[in-house]
Amino acid sequence: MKDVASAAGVALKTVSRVVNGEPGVHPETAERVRAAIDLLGYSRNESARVLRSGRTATIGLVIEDVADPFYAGLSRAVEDVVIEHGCLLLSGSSGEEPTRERELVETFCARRVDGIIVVPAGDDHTYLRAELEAGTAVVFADRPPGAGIDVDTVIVDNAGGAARAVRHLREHGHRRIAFLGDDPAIFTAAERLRGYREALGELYDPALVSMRSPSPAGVRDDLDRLFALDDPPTALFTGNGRYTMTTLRALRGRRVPLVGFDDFELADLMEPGVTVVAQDPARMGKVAAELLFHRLRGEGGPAERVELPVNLIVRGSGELPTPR
Amino acid sequence: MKDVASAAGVALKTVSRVVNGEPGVHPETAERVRAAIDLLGYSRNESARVLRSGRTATIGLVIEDVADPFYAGLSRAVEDVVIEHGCLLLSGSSGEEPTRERELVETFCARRVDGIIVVPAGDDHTYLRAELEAGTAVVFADRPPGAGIDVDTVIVDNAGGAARAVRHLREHGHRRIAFLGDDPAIFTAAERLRGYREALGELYDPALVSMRSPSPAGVRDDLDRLFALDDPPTALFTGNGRYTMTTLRALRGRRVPLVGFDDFELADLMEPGVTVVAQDPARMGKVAAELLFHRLRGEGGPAERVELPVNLIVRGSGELPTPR
DNA sequence: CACCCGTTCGACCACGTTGTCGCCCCCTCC
DNA sequence: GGAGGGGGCGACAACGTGGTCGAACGGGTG
Repeated sequence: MKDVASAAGVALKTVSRVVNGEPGVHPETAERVRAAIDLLGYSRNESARVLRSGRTATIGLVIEDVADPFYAGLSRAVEDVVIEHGCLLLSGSSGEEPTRERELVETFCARRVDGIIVVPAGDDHTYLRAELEAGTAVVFADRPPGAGIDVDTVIVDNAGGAARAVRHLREHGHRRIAFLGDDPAIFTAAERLRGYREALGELYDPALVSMRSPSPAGVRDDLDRLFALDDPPTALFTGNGRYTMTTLRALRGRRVPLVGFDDFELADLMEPGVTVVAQDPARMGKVAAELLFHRLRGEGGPAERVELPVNLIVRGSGELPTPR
Repeated sequence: MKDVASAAGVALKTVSRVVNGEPGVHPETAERVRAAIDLLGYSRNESARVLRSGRTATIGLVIEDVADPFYAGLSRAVEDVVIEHGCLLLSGSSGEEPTRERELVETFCARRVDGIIVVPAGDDHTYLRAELEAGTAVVFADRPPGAGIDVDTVIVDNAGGAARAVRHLREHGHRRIAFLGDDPAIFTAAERLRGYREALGELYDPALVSMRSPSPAGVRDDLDRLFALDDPPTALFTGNGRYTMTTLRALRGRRVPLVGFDDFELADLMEPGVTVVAQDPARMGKVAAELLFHRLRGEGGPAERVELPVNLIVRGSGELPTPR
């Protein structure tokens, strides 16, 4: 900028005014400055601007894994809203590790991002307190913050969705419905278990529940155990998209009635089509980002908790006749 | 930092030394400074650090769409390498629009990122020249830069992969093989067309080629046209993952021999399993990021062009008996 | 002619950090 | 005891912006 100023024969501040479109510059002078800018290929140093103004025009996003289609969809929606507001997005994957989540959030804060959207991996977020007091806007997505932290949160109706899936299977005559899901330490898994249990009522049997991270071998073992029971399940409810796919792979060939939580690409092309309780990751990302910018505008009072609906999509796998 | 200094009763510079782990500070003093840091919840302002040092420890990534599994995988791999080097990742989706690509790159440059990885949407990258001269490291991934720009590039063997797919189908007796692919304005699409054509030799028939963006309706129309020919194709080669899925959907039910470019989740669970020429997006991301950091360390001479191999995965769809 | 007002522009400082340089003190060695 | 050296620390400048304030100038008004 200094070079531009001397090239145009004006003061530093005048260049600054032209660059920022501030009034009070003679059109002719402004033109000369713009010519110098083009000539020198000058582009404003945003770091200095940030240092001076305090606003970074940057949003941080912490998710579990960009490579997971669910988070990729969420990510894209967040990105669109962020760009629309003239900001950029710093993103990082926690890999479901609380330590990594915290490191990412703290690194983002050190860079003075204006706001952060977090899909939390851990359940202790007291480390955020200082940042919140410092004025950083924070929105939690997919899972709520741990105790003692009160910020805007966007989740889906996990329990309701699971209950919907179970009711659908019950309506098709099933009374023995197994649940294969993630570790209940994860909020969404626990909520889905709750919905499953409530919808089953007196039919609930802990022997039909299997919760752990979805490794192919683990799921295979679980299915073997379930089908070896004296009173085996006649239908399966899988707790998330990854679980559904792993289960389908482990079932290879066997046509077992199944409803999955989360929609996924090609669910319609499977044979039979996979009936799912779908959530909309893009919608979640959009809502979370908009909530964040709402806060950044300084609007709104107490922390909001938005619960998005889920949607049962019937495709065939949940309506198969009971085996045997 | 000023507050920390006065709280600890030392000079600003001493705090800076402690924060950066520089030598020449008495352990006792350092301890007092660390105590003050904890007490005040101080965290270094990275913007000021950047302004002073010039290094942002930030890498920019421009892809086509994070929500596309291919780019999501690439993204994650880039992210891992970037974090490993103590940097953060700014990412943006171009949506296959050259203007957007350029805007993103220029915004990244204004923020003085240390390096950029670009999956280009356009074919004119002369706008990069100034940045390259200014010392910003740039690596192109998936597609090479346009004329006149010479930077490190990571691509896959598109033509070879397409040829491999065609040869596989020819080995199964096909002589009429249709190609459904993206607009040949896209480098990868053009290369795959080239490989397809070369592997077909005298069997090549332009009537069997259909290239445009993969809308469900468009693909359906194309298939109708192809199968209505006097001498219709007996097998299909689809030019990318999205195209393969759209085609499978349009074919619903019909068992047509098919090989697709790009692997995708659940390809193995389709009926029949989908034979594909697979590339490894994570590998591409990793290689591109490592190439970038290699440059940032100031190593290496002329621009490198890395071509990654592809891999035929036989699953059944490419080996179906010829219809009729 | 004196005065005022608005437009246009520049000098200067602050933002929070790091690099440079120099000071002070203590220890060692002759 | 004085010289020399090194460890520990601080003062100051500088990075590239944006905000504040005031100067210079031209033109209109009483």
